[in-house]
Amino acid sequence: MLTKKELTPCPVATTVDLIGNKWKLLILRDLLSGTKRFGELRKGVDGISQKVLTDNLRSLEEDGLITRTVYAEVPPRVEYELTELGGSLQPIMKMMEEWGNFYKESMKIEAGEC
Amino acid sequence: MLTKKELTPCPVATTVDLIGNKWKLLILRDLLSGTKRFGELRKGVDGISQKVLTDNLRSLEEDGLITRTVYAEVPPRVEYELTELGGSLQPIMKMMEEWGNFYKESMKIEAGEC
DNA sequence: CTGTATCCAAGAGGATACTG
DNA sequence: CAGTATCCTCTTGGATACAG
Repeated sequence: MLTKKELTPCPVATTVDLIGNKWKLLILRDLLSGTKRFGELRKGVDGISQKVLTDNLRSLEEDGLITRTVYAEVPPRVEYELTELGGSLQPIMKMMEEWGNFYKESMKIEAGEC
Repeated sequence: MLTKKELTPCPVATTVDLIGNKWKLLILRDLLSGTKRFGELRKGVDGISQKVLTDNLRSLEEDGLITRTVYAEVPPRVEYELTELGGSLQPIMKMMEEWGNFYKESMKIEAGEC
């Protein structure tokens, strides 16, 4: 289980519990540009394995940050989308993107894109 | 080793590599209010063990986000302080604090303080 | 007080095979 | 295509003892 809704009083800790892990922010980042299929996310999130992607998607769904829609087709199609709550993380991710570039500049590393 | 400067091109991934872990953000949060001694951080960061705190402080220092100052006294005193780079994370942490409260409201949990 | 050094446990994450 | 099911590895983190 990846999700642990620790009832910590500290709001920063709450946020860290929800998205402070190696993969979730990268998944959410990809979903910012719109609905994505499982396979698209797998390609978009650098070196993530199938199992770990599945685990994290379930956890994000459980926490109310994304929705999962299964289409009864053959072959099956599953789409993931940010909820309103998940979308509200955009400003934070935008700042993290800016800060990441700022950090690289400070360290004399060339900036990049996703 | 906690630090792995993956030379990923994605700035969000860079940020996640540096602070997207269970403890670092909580340590940095405590340092926002000013210089702190080792023991103060240990009390301030909820359930962190001595070893893990030490490991994370070393990693943050290595990444240029905090400084470590040792005073040659008896008993020894060691103070940790944000660098300018570390301090530049404040807006992100502020937003994470706000978002954490927003999340709790959405989930009908009472807001809290650190 | 602020560590370092071990030893261990738990869990995240990777590889592979198989399924509706 | 989008998973599930195992098995295994490695890292993170906790406990304890000890040192400068």
